Amino acid sequence: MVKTKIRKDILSILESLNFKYNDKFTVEIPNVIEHGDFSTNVAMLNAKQNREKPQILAERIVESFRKKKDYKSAEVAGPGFINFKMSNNFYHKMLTRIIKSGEDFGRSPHGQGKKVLLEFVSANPTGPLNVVSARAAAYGDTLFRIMNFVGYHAFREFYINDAGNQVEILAESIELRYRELHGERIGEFPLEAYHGEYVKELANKLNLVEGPKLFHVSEKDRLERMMNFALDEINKMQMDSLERFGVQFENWMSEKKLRQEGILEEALSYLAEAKCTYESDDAIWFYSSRFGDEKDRVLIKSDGNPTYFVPDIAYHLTKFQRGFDIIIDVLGPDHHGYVPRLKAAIQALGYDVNKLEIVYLQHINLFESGQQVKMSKRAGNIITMDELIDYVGKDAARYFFIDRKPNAHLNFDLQLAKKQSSDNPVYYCQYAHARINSIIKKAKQEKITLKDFDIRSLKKLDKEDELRIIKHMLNFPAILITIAETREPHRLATFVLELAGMFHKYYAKYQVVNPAHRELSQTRLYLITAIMNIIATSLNLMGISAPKKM
RNA sequence: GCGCCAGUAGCUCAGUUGGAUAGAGCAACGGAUUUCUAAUCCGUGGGUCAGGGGUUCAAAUCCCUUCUGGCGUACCA
Repeated sequence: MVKTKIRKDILSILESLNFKYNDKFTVEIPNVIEHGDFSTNVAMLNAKQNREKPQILAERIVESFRKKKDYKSAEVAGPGFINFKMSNNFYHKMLTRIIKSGEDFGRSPHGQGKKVLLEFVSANPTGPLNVVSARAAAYGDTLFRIMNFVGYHAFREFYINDAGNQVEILAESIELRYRELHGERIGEFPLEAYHGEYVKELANKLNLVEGPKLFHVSEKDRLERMMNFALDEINKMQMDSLERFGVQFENWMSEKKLRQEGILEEALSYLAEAKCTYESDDAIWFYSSRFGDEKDRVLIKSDGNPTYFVPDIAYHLTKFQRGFDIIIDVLGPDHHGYVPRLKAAIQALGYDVNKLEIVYLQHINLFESGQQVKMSKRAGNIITMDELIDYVGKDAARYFFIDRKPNAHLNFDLQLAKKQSSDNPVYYCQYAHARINSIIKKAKQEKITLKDFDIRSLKKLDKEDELRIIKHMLNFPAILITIAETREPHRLATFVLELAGMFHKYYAKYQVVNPAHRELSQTRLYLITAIMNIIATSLNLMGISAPKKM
């Protein structure tokens, strides 16, 4: 926000001085306070083409800046940096903008309404959601919220793999449990079948509806009935878990439906038309190696069935047909081997592969008291998303999943997430919000409000601590844009934690409400109201509640 | 073997896409409550940014290479 202003000012000065320049220079916030509020390397990058030393060039630019009103100072430093300090008045002016925007501060049209498809979670419909899905849910949903906040038009989609091998195994697993219920001895439960308790519960539930009726229909009908029942129930179960986590989807895309609507055939025929398929060893292959994949891939197996790859191509075909500008797939790390062939298929279909972006979320390790919680599907001790929410709460879970950048492994400390103290960053942020509310309440009791506030009083906000907080808040809009562009919502967690920290320190050092100094009280109230709004907005964007009382 | 991701303080992680002297929190130690919420604050110590080379005014950041860890490399999904 401020950076763009400074940038504009620099450009207009370069024009008026008749300098040759390119606009590749940057405006930065130096990490040493002595270097001012902002700095630019413009003189260093453009010295050569003006045949001047960077310092000289910088000096000329600085002269023009000294006449400008929003700047307290402009100085040449080191090898040719220009360091700026903005005037207090300027910061006060910006603060009034934050207050005026309220919880809309940071909202922007930056994304220009570009249509974005965010596909995430897309867990197999064969059991309850686990913690990996929880990470994907928190990540995808937060990115969704932020992208929409900065002007994109984003959609959330969940792809249900409700066809193929695994759902057949699911049906068979149900059947075994169903038989068991009716007193049959099923012997050892097959290794590849689904072992979880939920399978028994589903069989039980089905039995309540159908009783022994299913023994009297054909095996095909029975399995189909069981499959549909299980898919329905599990889908509902997953939806409920996501709902509890504050995550909804605009669309649930079913693989079965894609198959019924003939999209698989459509995709295959396009590939054939493009002469990108061939037959060999009784199978039909895709020339993916022509598009950068390391080898060709089978589309139709020699037994006549499509590989899992085909519905995936078909699904992505629909993504492109629906006209999205940006298509984001959020995947687990075990999928990166298959992305080259998917991208190959998109190219073969004649679409712009650059519109497809893959975000890989790395694995999660759960820790309890310093010990890693071992999970294995075989042993059936997978921690589900519901258990996690029950254990640490929605807010903490979401925060911890968002807190780390997507392509890094995540160590989740269960004990810390549960802890209600300053060690726990979630509470630290929420507490700052609650504290401010409490101060506002106190102020009201003392008849101090912002109703009759005169912004000329803002000149009383002259403490370095106060100006630093305003500076930090002014970064907020740019950070949201960076998040949307880099697809890295963890930056918001870092930002809000810092802001909360600044507030807690401020609180300890200065008294906000003091009836003896009405004007000063109002002024500080004004400042912390801005802080509160931004914390609230940040927490909302992360799907975390912003309590008024704790 | 090949490919992808990661390696920053004892631990968990940031680092504004190449900027000036690399930052937080936790853990350790010492302090603060007649005060708007102590779920808070103040202070102290802690680094060969995995190693080496290169690119340039400038590298934790970009390129090459070695090492370590995770994952992938099916006519499975």
